[in-house]
Amino acid sequence: MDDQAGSRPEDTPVTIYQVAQRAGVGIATVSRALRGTGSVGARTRERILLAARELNFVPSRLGVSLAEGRHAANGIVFPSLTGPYFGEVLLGYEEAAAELGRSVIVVATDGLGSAQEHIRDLAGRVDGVVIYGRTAESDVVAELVAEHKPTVLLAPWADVDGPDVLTTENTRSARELTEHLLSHGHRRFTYLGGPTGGRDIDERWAALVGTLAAAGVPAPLPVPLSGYGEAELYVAARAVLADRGRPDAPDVIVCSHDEVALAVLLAARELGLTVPDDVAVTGWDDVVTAKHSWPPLTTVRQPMRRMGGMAARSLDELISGTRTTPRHEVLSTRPVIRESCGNHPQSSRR
Amino acid sequence: MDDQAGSRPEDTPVTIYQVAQRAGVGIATVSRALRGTGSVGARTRERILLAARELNFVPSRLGVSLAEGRHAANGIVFPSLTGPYFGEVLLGYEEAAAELGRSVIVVATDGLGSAQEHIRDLAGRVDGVVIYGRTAESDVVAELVAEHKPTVLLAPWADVDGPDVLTTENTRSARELTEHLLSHGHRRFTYLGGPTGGRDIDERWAALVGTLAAAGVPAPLPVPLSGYGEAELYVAARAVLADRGRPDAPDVIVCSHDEVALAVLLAARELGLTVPDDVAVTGWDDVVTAKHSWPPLTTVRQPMRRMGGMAARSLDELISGTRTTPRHEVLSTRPVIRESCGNHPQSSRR
DNA sequence: TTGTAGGCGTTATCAG
DNA sequence: CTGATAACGCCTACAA
Repeated sequence: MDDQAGSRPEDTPVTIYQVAQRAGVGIATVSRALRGTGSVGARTRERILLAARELNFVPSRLGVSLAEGRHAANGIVFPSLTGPYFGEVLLGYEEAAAELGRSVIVVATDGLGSAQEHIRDLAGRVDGVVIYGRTAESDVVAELVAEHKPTVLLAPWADVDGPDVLTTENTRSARELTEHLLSHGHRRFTYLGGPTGGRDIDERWAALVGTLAAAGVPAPLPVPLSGYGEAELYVAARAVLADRGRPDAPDVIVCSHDEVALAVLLAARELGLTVPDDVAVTGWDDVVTAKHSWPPLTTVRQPMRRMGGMAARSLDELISGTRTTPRHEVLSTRPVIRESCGNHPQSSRR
Repeated sequence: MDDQAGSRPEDTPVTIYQVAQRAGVGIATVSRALRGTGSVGARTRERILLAARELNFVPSRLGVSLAEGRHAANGIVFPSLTGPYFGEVLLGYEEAAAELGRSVIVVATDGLGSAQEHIRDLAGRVDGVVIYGRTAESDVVAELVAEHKPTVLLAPWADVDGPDVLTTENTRSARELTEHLLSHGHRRFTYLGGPTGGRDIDERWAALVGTLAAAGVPAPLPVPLSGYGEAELYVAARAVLADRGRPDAPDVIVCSHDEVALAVLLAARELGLTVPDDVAVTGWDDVVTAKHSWPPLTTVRQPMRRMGGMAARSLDELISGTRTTPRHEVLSTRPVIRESCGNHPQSSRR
């Protein structure tokens, strides 16, 4: 039922030569007929199409790519794939890439011993690469630039000139968030998850510090994390929540990411603390869980999906040569006020 | 600083020929020296290594693949990438694939017009494919089998013979979950999200029906979903929660997935209903959010990450020829009792 | 130990 | 309109 007349016991993939032979023409004509380039006689075309169908011919991607000199594939590099964050970005990327007719190769440098090597390998398989954060070392990025491999950085800055850079806004939203927290009457701030977790996080930290200083409020207490694993988060969360009796115990714990904040929420529950009455908590990202947590988490929304899509389109411009000058774009973010930051009278927002 | 002596203004990628010429040898020797196959004189080798380094030579993947007859890449097909579920599976897959020295190409058939076409294209780029659920039509799977492309199905069954099949256990866990719900005294069951949402979901439905029948409890009320979008879930959740006054209003809403259950939890909160006192709720999957929701969600844990890893390893066996007979594996699952299913006296589990 | 030459599967150029 | 044929970049018998 698959091959109509005369099963083809051969096992090797059908090549253009077999089609050509069967149709009684040269391979060039087959190529032209099949891809619609150049003109082919009507009768000839039909013979070829028929032969191709009968043989179930599928052009080898390797051959095509080699001849065309392009892969028709995009790469993307993440530090990890855990949590909902990266999935969203990847989704947006995938979607846009598919639209543009390109496949997506994913690398998560996570547990990889030789992350940089993997990135180099990736570069050899694709027409362009998107790199999240600081997953690729500067040398590697420099190499990519040197060999004119289109590159987009999803990070707040680049130490190499050449790649596109896509960032999300930190300072302004952090200030707005801080002001909101001040309006709740909070005065003793703890920042859990930084500084020194990277440029993004430090920008938020700086904005927090600045806004508090401007308001004449004591400086926040920085509490860097030892890691982002579940265990580390748990320990850190318990730690910041300890000693509630002390007079300098924080009113509010501002967290570098939602996942940190969620860990704090969980720990608070275990310790019998009420959020936001005993202590307020905020996150950053607005991952799906933020809406479902108890209490619902006040955070800052990042347009992750959109970011992935933009990255794909940016990269496409670079690859197709539509644009040759690097671009630096900042995506806006905005605070999402829910319940973990303090009590809002009769708030009825979703 | 990049190229030490004599910058190379050429723009085209360095080929093995250039290295050979520079080292004053033939390309075959370069190939042997660089990949460590066959023996090469010590001095010669050094000259070659030097030349390669100076030229910054990186073998073209296309060339290598074409010559070797393999891609060193694996594919994976998901219906979507939204939510935490697929991300976890992908993570496990990625990890294992990287370990095995293979790249991963991802396809999400989601918004794709020509999903099957994309899957075919994918197949041409990789040595083997993993397919989640029913994303690939039977014909396409049959094609893959026909052309001997190693294939692993992440689904409860296959209508085509040949591929490996990796499943997770449904019936037993569904029965255990149901029995637990019965032990809470629940008698009026609603099943939200099925049946007819696919084999997995229907298996759970069947187990629910069977267990209730065996206990002499009225049959559950099936409430299929019109879709998995946020909007559809919201509407459905409100609907099942309406009419709390009616005598046949459900004691417990058993949901096909966590995401459905979480929507119900949200809706209940909006309606001022208390879970589990007014109505109990359960999910399936144990996504990360389940632990953070309010109340924490009783569900069934699926080993998503492990599933991805197993798929990668299974596929590798098929590709490498270590194993030639198809394999059918069922991963076990287990209920995770938290608080949304009913009140547990002094339960202090995490 | 080393080099030559054929092959992998297409595309595209250039004469017929 | 069509058919040889030269790339494309590498690997690997085979010969020297």
